[in-house]
Amino acid sequence: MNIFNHFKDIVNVTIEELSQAGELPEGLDLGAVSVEPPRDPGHGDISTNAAMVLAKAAAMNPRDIAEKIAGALRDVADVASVDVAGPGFINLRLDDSFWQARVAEILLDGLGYGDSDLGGGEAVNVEYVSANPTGPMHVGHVRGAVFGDALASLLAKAGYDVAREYYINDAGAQIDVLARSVYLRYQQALGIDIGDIPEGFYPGDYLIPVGEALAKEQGDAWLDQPEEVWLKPVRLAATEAMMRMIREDLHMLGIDHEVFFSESDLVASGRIDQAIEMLRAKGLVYEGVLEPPKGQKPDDWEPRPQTLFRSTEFGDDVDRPLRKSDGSHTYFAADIAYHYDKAKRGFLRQIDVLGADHVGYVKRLEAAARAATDGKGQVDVRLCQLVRLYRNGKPVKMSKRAGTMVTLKELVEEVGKDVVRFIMLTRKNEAPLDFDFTKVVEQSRDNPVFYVQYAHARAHSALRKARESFPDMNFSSVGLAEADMSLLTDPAEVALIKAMAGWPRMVETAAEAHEPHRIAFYLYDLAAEFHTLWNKGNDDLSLRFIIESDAERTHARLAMVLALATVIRSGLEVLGVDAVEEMH
RNA sequence: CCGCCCGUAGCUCAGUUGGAUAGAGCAUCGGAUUUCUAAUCCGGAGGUCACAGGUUCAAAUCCUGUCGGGCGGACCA
Repeated sequence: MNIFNHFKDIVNVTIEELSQAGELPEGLDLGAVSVEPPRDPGHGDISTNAAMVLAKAAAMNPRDIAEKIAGALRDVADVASVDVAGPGFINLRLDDSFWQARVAEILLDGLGYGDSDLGGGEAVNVEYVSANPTGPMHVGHVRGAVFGDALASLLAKAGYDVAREYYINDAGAQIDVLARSVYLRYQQALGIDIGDIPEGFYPGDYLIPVGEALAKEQGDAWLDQPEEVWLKPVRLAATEAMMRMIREDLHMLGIDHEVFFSESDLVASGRIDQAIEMLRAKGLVYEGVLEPPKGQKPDDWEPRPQTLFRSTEFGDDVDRPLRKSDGSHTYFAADIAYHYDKAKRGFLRQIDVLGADHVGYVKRLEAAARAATDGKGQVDVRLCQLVRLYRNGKPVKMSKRAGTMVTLKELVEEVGKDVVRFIMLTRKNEAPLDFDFTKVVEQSRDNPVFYVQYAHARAHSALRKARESFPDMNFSSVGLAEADMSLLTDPAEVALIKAMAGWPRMVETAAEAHEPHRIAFYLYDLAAEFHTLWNKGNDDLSLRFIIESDAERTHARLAMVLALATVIRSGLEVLGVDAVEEMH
């Protein structure tokens, strides 16, 4: 249960009742009323701005309105006290019993705690990674991959019907380059000395086995044959091999897309032409010549007649070419067809995760999505900034040309999937992120992955110890849910429960904002709350979770501890990080 | 020249879609260890939210402009 939504309903009903009773004007617009946690917990548990946003329409002093609403709220179940503060905030404090009841709720919901019906089962398509199938995944791809995957999980938890999709750019000129590079390796596999890999080819060793496989399969059939003979089949084989490799790489990170959508399929099936015709029918396509870009003019610029899409009608800066001067379609035309296809498959909500170097592409994508769906659909393009790698605080030098890129595989093998995933989500996506190989495996408070994992492990450590001390006690979630939670009265205990009870709201706000990093920060804060409580037991033995002389209290506290572990695990699950029960 | 993103404590960053006295971590200073629970915790100090206007009950948040940094800017993908 999102307790803030719950109390928002109560506040709204209260206001309507006051209207009916003539205490407030009728027909007030409650749209701007928010019910949220106050910034300062000292103000209470729940705060609403209702009086302030209604003051103008009601033609009343906000404090007067607040007093009326507050008076009515005092009679509501679970409300311990109501205060009016500042310019007209209404602050609610809830009974401890309300918070204590959350513990059982969490235990009975299990990992489903925090599930929301915010999305109402609406279909959302999240497209992410979509790296060109020309080589292994490297660090540059990882952030977007993790971000997209976590966002997809987050939206699923928030009640959307999520599809995870990968767009394979297998139709462009770079695939021809890939095929020729593989052909070299094919020749090499048949014993021909190819010398150094020439400029303009992909030099990576990862193509050697692809060439070898082709040699085994085809023998010398393609040797000394013109490109027309082998290019097409080699392209296909090479792309398939690259995609197998990429899927394996992604799998190491816990990422498994449901749909792999091929650009060349789009081309072959004529759907690009169909998409262009669709736009033409709406009067959004014309033949024309673009102005040169303002400011610095490219050296090779010349006026050219092109088939153009009126993306400026949808807020883009200039109209965009759909066909090159030779008549073939542009990458953008394929992308329109792709997003059109997604819409036809029922996805009016689409999310594209791209690298920050694609900023210039965002407006035209949004334009395309709206044009293709008559404004009903929307695409949210999320850009991920660079990741800067460090080791011992020193930058790791990488160069694509020199072949010194750190691959996804190396990254995961060195620090582990969980570390990579968590750290990638410790910054909002559009901010650059530093990733220090040394720091991220450190076992200290500076390292958020460890800090959160440790809280979870500590919780399980307490449970293990408790089982030894009380062998007859039922420590299952159902058994613990029956504990007498009214024994959880210490302020630090109640504070921890409040933090846990904030999880459902966190899911909803993070999902609405499309910002999975908020989950990582929430988990860090929640872990801190738990460590604080844990440590209080050092100073004050009566606050320890396990009290040998008091089975009832122990049972209740362990219920809280398991609830904490459950919320952390639930959060880590959204991030795709495993919760460990023991540190080593 | 144009577009987008960023600018918050010495450093790295949050900031609940416009709320109250702007928060963490690191670093620094001072404390807690006879460890069933210190890989942790408590406290102090640290701020012109880049700058200037505007919008309103209320602005780090929204609008305009300026400065600084990053990214991008036709038949590449």
